Amino acid sequence: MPTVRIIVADAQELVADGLRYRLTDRPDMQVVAHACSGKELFDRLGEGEADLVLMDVSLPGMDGIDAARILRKKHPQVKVLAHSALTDIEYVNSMLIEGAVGYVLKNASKAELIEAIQQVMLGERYLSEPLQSTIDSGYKFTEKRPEGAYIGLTEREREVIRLIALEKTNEEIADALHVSPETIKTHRKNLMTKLNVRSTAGLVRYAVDRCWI
Amino acid sequence: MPTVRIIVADAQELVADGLRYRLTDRPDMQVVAHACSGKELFDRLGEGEADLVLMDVSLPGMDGIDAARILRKKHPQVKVLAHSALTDIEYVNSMLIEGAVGYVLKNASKAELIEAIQQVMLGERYLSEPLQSTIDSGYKFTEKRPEGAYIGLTEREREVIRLIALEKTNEEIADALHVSPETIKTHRKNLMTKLNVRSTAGLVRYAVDRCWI
DNA sequence: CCCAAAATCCCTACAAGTGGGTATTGTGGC
DNA sequence: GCCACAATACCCACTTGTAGGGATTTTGGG
Repeated sequence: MPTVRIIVADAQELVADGLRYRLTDRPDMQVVAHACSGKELFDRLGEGEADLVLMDVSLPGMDGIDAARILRKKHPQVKVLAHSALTDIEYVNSMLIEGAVGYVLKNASKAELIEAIQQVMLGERYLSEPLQSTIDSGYKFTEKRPEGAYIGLTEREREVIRLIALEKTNEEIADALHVSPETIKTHRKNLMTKLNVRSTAGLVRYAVDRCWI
Repeated sequence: MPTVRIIVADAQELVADGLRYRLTDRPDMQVVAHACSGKELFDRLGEGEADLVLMDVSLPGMDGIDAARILRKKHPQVKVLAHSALTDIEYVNSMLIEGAVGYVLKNASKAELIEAIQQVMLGERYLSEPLQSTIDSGYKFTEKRPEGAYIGLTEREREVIRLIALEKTNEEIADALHVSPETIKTHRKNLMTKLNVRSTAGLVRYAVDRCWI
C-alpha cells in the first residue's frame, strides 16, 4: 500500500502540525502540505499530487462545504475527509452531499483519526461515533425541510446573513446593498426557511460556524 | 534556564500535539499535559508541577476567562498565555485582566509561538501583532463602557444569554427559569449594555465565542 | 423561445425586541 | 446597620422582526 499523501485544509497550521506529530511513526501516511484557506488549497493541489484532503468546515474566505464542491469537479480523484468541531447534522449532511467520504470530529483520538483516514482511502464512509448515533437514532427533519435536502444559499443570501450577524438592521442592510428594506425581509424569510431556524439567533450561529463574519 | 513545563488547555488534543511537534527540537520547552476543559486543567495542575498554561479562550464548560481567574488564585506561580483564534479586543482585554501575561493568536507561526512563551516566562507581556496594532491605533471604547472596564456577567445573565443563543424567545426563557418575561427583558438590556452590542446578533456571537451554547 | 430560479418589491397583521424609566427584595461584605 | 449588587418586576413608547400572502423583473440554460 503506497503512502497516503495528505493536505490539511485548516485555518490553523497548528492543526496540520498536530497531525504530523500523530503520523510520525506511520510510514503509510504523510502530511505533504497545509492550506489555511480554500484558495490556498487549490494552489497546493496544483503544485503537487495528493491523495486526501483533511478539510475543516470552518475556513475563512471559502468554507469547507464550498471547497469540497469545487474539489470534486477539479480533482475528482482526491478524496475528502471532513474534519471539524461542529457536530450539527446540517454540516455533516452538507459535507457528505458535496463529496466528502467521511466526517471526523476534531477531538477524535489518534487511533480514530487513523482509522478514519484508512476507511476513507478505501472509499468507505467514516463518521465519528456521536454523528453516527445522531443520524441513526431519532434525527428528525422538520416538515419545512423534508428528506434533509441540502439547500444551498445564493450569493445574495450570504451577503445578507453576513450583515445580519454583524448586528445590522434590515434598514442598514438595505442601504448597504442599495435595495428596499422589504427585499431584505424577504431574504430573511427565505434564509430562515432554508436553514430551518426560528429567529435571528439561528442565522447568526450559522454565519459564525461557517466563518462568514 | 530550566525547561518550561507547559500544560495546553484546549478543546482539541490535536492542538497540544501540534505544539509537541513544534517543540520537538527545543529542550527548553515541553508539553507535559493536555486538558480539554477547565475542570481537567485543575486536575492536571493538582497532579504535577507546571510553569505555564497555554489557555484557549473558547473552552467547553468553564471558558478560558473564568479558568484564568481561578488559576490566578489557586496557582499564582503558574503563568498564563492566552491562545485563541478570536481577535476581538473584548476577549484580549478580559484575558489580560484575569491574569494572562500574553495573548497569542492560533495562526501564529512556530517562531512567534516560541517567542511568546519566552517573553511570558520572563514575565513580560506578549501580544500578537494584529492585537497590538488594534490596541495602539484607533481602538475606541464607547461611552457606555469607558476605560474598557471588564464587566463580568452574573450566573443568571449567562443562563439567559445561553438560551437566547439557542433561539428561545423571551417568553420561553421566562417559562424555563420560572420568572416573568419582563425580567428577561431586563436581563437582555443589562447584557447588551455590558457587552456593548446593538442587538440579539451581538449577544449570540458572544455566547458562541465563549462556548456557552 | 420558454422555463426555472433568483432577486426585487409591496401588503397586512401580529409578535418580539429595544430603550428609557422606577422599584422591591434578598444577600453578602464592610 | 449600611452599602452595593444581583435578581426580580413593572411602566411606556417605539422600533424591529416574523409570518402569511402576492407580484414583477432579470438571468441563464435547455
